[in-house]
Amino acid sequence: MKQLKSLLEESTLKITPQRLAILKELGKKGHASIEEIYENIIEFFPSISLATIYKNITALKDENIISEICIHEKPKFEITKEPHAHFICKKCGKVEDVPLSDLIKEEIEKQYPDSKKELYIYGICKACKDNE
Amino acid sequence: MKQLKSLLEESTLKITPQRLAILKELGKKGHASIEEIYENIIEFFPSISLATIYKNITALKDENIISEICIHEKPKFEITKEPHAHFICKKCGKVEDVPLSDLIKEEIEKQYPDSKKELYIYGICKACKDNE
DNA sequence: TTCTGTGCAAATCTTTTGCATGGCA
DNA sequence: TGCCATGCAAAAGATTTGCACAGAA
Repeated sequence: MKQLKSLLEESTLKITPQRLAILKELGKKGHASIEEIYENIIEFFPSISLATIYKNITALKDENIISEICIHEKPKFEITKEPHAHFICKKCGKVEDVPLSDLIKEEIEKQYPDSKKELYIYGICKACKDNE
Repeated sequence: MKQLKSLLEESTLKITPQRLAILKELGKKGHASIEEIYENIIEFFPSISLATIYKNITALKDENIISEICIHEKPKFEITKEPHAHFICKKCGKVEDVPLSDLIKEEIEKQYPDSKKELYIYGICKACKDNE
């Protein structure tokens, strides 16, 4: 919680309860869509507006405090951290962070030097595979 | 053009000028969003409706004739082909197909066996880098 | 006190749906 | 001819904007 506050302190954005609530939600869930953020926050913060969530998501992205990740359904957001890959289950939509092997990192760095990369691996997660 | 027709023939979908136009557009552009498809088609097919594009994109996806690819802006679509990665320029939005090295394929197969994967590499393309 | 952030309501944009008509097989 | 596909208009959903007020620094 204290770290979340410092994310804002290091930016040009002011610290507000709404922003802390959004960051807290993302910290807890790992990845969440606008809708998920809103629905979870409104329970303990009933006066918050959807427009505020949208505005702040944009502001936090611009400051690189959060990142947008890309799944086939809704865009989701996460607190910006070390580059890593995402595994996204095509059935249940669950998102997991994937530690990339050094091999892959090198290989891709070789093909696309000097540029940031993001990797997404779409598949069926264990839980969904077992249910088939 | 003849191949596009056969894509439909092999499916349960009927052959219509609208569907052929959509496939032709995707074949020509490689990747295009709903909006791009609509704007390009309407020039030589003024009576086509946006709703028809939406309905057909859904139908073509369901038949696996086209695939949705995932970029941070709008979803784009392409004619389904061999598994490959996409390089997406974060500045200009250009999408390029990336032939994955066997090394990477093996590596990822090892980590996530028996599941389909899609890889996206976000970076800055050469043209944009030169303009910096 | 100043200026940014919030919340409401309205506007805008995107996507979906229902239905009558048209057109492929 | 029988159905599926189309196109229109309306509905539904998602996102953005303007503005007055509230609250952080």
